[in-house]
Amino acid sequence: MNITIKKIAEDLQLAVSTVSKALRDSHEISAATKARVFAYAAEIDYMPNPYASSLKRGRSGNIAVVLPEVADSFFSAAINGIEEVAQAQGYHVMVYLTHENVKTEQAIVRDFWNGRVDGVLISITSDAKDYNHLSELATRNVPLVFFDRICEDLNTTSVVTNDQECGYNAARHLIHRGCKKIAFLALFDDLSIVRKRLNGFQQALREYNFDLQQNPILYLTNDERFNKEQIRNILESKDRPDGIVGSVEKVVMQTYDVCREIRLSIPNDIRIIGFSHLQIAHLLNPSLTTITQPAFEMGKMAASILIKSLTKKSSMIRKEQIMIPSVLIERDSTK
Amino acid sequence: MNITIKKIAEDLQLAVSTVSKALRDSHEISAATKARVFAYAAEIDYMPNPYASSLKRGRSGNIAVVLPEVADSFFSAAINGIEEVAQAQGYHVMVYLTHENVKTEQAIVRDFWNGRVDGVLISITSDAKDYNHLSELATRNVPLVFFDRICEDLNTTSVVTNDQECGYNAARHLIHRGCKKIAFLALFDDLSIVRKRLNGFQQALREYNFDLQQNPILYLTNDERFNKEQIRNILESKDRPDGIVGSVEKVVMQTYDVCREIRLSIPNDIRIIGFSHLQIAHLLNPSLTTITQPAFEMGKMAASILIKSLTKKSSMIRKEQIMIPSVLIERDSTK
DNA sequence: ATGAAAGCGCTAACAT
DNA sequence: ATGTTAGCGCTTTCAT
Repeated sequence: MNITIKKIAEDLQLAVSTVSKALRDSHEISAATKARVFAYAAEIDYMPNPYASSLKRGRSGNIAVVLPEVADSFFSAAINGIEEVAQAQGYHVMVYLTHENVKTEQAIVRDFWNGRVDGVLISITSDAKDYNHLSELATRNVPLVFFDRICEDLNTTSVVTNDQECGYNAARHLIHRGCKKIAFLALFDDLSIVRKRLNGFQQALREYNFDLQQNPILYLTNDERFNKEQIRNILESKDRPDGIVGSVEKVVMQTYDVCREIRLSIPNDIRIIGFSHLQIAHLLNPSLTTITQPAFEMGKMAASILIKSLTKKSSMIRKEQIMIPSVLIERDSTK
Repeated sequence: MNITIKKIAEDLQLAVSTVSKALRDSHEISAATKARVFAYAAEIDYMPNPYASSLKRGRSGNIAVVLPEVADSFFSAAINGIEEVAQAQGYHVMVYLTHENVKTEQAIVRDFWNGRVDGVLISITSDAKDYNHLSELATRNVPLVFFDRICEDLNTTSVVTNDQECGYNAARHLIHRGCKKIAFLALFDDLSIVRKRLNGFQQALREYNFDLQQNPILYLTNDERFNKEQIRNILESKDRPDGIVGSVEKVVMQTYDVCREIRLSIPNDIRIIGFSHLQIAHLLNPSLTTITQPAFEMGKMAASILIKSLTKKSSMIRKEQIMIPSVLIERDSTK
């Protein structure tokens, strides 16, 4: 026979409800009985069946983390922060990767509509027009917290960094270093996070009287070959830029690769600054000037907010943006 | 009223069992009825309650991945592979981090004793003496597959790379490059994976008539400060080594840091080769010679084996080691 | 302080 | 081909 509450009840000559309450340390149960139950449960290695409990109580103790990818130091660090908070609070973390595919994201999120997880943390794939898979979560009482790649149209909390300001700072940093023509490497054309970084970038250009038309924006994708071709084209053009702002880690690394291939010297021929969480940015050749995002903290914050909402009766989360600032760290790539 | 099978049954004037069977596409149900059920279920966005199903069927559709950390390119890539297979097969991935803490690992794994997950993939924290938390899984019919950091005493499948051979190749590579004194940077003293790499390393030393006593082994930990101090001590000693084999990624990065701090030139003063899965090893300064592990493939393989076993009646897995070879990629750090 | 009983939503053995 | 029924293991009223 399986080790269930029922077995404990029989062996101890108690009712199942008594055992159940004792195990949850209910005040209705006498200290003596609790002690007997705990001792016996430990002795026979009783472990509650999580599915029976979830079914009955209507909550699973699981939270979902939906990410575009995991081969990015930002997302790895975010998982780390999320897992730390979850583990401390007794929650379980289910990880899903969308690989920047909206259809995949929709299928994954749809699966949360029916209580498979108590809440969802997401960094969206792309600001598609159709957020139904996400907005439906609220309808079904599954709270949602965005982090980093957020969707501003939904009424929930987002944990972000100061993207616009950092885009501004990145451009200004390059301008101060003497750059006359700066390219912005975007990822897709519809991520709010990238748009904000771009806005800040362009704001700085305007302030310094740069002609926006002369400072190209490259819309890159998830396809490394395509991206490198685009980057190469622009870097081999006659009037190539002398500065680059990379809006996400992977496009920065791709730029480094292209510079090697076509023998452009960083920072002599071209200066590069990138949004990244890479711990070894200082070990690159040349060391990379970064906008270093508080990935771990953002993960922790997002998970804390989500889990806090789960312990309340009404788990709905108010619309709010929590901002944790990034820091610009100057290194040799913009010297 | 919630959207359940019961509601569908009532609305369609059918029995719940008929609906249940129809939804699972049972051959017992007529095509016409199936069509009605499917159509109506889609119309009202019916989603099965996973907990009711899990409770009844005794399986959850979840697999656990237990890792020492996620800020390591090997483990990130492994998660990627695992998630890909899981998603394709309709399984859900729960991620747990032990942070190299055995107690944490035990607590996490104990929680799997009662069916929270259908199977477990693990890269163990440390070869502690006590494997009870793991061996008990088999007793309780929760299959387990090790990958990378395995435990050889248990009767199950492990997915590994050719660690011993790579340790050998790493040492030989340095010897061929002219190194006379080579230090091995171990992680802990009880990881089979590290022991094997060390064995291969020492085998090469013996073959080339090196005195093992003269080629130090550093047992490093999870504590970055401690590690750097150890590395620094040895690199500042009178008869410092002229070659380093780093057994895991983080100790290699720590060695790079120390070399900068004390202004040792790589590869002129010291050559470095490391086990790693870092995608940007070629962008480091200097580019890092690596034993590049097939992390993604190992994750995929481990997940495939686990999930395959879950679809059989007897889910026990036979003792076996699957070996996927790593490749040594020469770069400037050993030039 | 303890017990009896209903039921969460689904599945599957067993009718019909 | 469809229906009836008995649980899976737990929580939670509602007695006692």
